[in-house]
Amino acid sequence: MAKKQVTIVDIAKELNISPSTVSRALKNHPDISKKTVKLVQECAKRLNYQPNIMALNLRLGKNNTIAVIVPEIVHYFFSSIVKGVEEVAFDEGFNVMLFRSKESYERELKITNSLINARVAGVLASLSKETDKYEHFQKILDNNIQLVFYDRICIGIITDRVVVDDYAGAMTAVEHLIHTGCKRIAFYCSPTHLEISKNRRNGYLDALRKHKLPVEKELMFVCDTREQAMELTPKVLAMDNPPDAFFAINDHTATGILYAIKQAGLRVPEDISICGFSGGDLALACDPMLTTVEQHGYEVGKTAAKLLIDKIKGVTHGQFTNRIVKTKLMVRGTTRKV
Amino acid sequence: MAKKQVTIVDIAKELNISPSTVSRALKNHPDISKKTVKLVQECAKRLNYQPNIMALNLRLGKNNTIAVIVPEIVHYFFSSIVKGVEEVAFDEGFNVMLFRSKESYERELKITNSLINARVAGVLASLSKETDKYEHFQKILDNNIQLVFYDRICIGIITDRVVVDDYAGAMTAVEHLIHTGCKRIAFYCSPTHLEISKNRRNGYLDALRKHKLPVEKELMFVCDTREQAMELTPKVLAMDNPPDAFFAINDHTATGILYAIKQAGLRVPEDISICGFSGGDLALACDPMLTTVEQHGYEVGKTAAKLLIDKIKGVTHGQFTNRIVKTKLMVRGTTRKV
DNA sequence: ATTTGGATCGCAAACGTTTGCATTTTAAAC
DNA sequence: GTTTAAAATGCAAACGTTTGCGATCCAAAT
Repeated sequence: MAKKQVTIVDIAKELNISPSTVSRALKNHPDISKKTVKLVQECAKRLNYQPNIMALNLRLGKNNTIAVIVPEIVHYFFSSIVKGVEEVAFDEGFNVMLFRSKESYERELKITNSLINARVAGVLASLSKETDKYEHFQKILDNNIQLVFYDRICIGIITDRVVVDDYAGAMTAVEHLIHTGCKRIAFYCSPTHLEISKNRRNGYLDALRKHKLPVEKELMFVCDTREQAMELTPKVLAMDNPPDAFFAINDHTATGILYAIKQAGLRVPEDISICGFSGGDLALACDPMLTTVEQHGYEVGKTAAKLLIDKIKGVTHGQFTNRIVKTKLMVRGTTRKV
Repeated sequence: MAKKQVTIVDIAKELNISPSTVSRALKNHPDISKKTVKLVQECAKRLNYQPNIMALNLRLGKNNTIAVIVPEIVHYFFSSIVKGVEEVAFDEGFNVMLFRSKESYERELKITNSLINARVAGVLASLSKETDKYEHFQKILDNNIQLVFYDRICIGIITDRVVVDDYAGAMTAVEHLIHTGCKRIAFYCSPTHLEISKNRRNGYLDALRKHKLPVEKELMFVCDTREQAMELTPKVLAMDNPPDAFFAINDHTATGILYAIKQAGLRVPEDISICGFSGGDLALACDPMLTTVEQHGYEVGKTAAKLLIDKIKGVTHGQFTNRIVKTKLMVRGTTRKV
């Protein structure tokens, strides 16, 4: 039933030559005469020879697969990143394995362990929200596996990183709100132990300071899902001195805000402006369409993969590179014209 | 620099026993005395031994990775599927490799070739839109690699399949429109050579027939993106006898329709109803929220992966199984109350 | 006729496992 | 003290490659 894979020695027998000659002929080694090369390659084609990658990997001690660990798969930003990774990996002849940490430290631990004994060539990682210990990533490095962090980077480990320009993105967004006349800008944000949260928060704060607006603690909230936003926003609107704009840490949250504002009978953007962060189709489905900071996950994925593959190939960029991919403010209907 | 991986023979030397004993001790073979087992396992832990999967795979002629080919990565339905696949694969100890066909036959060909020489244990595939030849998939089967199709299945190849209940989903959706008073229901659809397109179309047609509504060719359009819908819909609304409802083959298209209808100054759902297909966050961001047929991609992915892994493990389900995962109509704001 | 010296090719080891079989050790039975 | 069976271990081949080195061959140069 199970037809055996045809191997190099099958070809050798067929042609009455040695396996070494076949091996060399297959890769056009100069030692082999054009005649045998031709013979071997024809025979290989005829028998439908496919090199056994496992044997090859074992022999060479190499591996052509890279792993990407992603907190969530069904997520515009992260799936864009994976797309970018797959794209360059494919072109470079690498296979990509996908793992989902589910925002869980435990799971992340299991994944990294399985990666090191799968002997992958490299791994691209973004921390889970839970993660606050980093030995498992150090262990990856210790096992001579290349590692680069993207987005949710790990400052404890020295290795390459690629991040999105959260600070500048947030700053630009808030400045846009200010330029279009907003004075009291609320900020909905994730827990601040995450780097990205911290950076966006700083962008928000610095934009306010730069334009001499007061920063008010009561306008900053921990709120990063649509559901939370739908619950929180009515209360915020009922404040004595409610905000005239909302800046949300992601688009899902922004859609929740938008919904709540409409429910309250207020107009967007005439009464209140909204700006999101993240990008994706969601923003276009809103009415009015959502002004948001586009993150270019695809670019993040591509540059991270390039960095990793370069390291695997031994191309050195200096010991420790840190790439930042720019964000872009997409001005649409939830903010006023200037 | 590069500290060598510790192997089974390292342990053997350390303990002055043979590699075979170490190998057996590590897996608690009954032939080995509890004393040596304990010794070996302690030593393994101490030296941080990690089995070399490549060597193991080569020896056993097996492989614990499965591949999933997906037409697009940044896509709610497909990423949900991938999530499901990763979930069960992880639990079963399999790694998943991800490939994106980009809806291109050429790319699909390259992918399948690289898969067969990577000797993966199995592959999950959904056809690209371009694909109309199937030898490359037959080739996978010929190389003793397990194969199961999901969603965009291939009827030319006999193997397991898991699909979404397109026919029933479409039928239910259209019946819902009819029950809420719609008489002239337009259908926006992908090119009909795709199975899913064909099935949804049949569901649409049969619902009309069942309720004695005329089927009118001029109400059926090839249109499956937001952009196309934004361009086409105004023309459709300008017809002599315009439709009072739209059924779209996916939610992106539905959002385009919604946009165009609002632009035309008509009300949804009072004047015109809309129903989409696909699910995801998009539907909730719309105003009003989009009534749509939820596809449960996560379930599709899970059952497909289970099927595949069972086949890999040699569990036989009968020769050729065909799973259908049910859809669910999510009634929201773009259709009227009954 | 002998020596060179490329040009071709084959031998065998190596990568890290697993496993059938042979071998040694142990301990019990005589 | 010998035999015997069972328990514990080791030998070596195998999985499919690659590659350093040595072997062979043939033509040209001496």
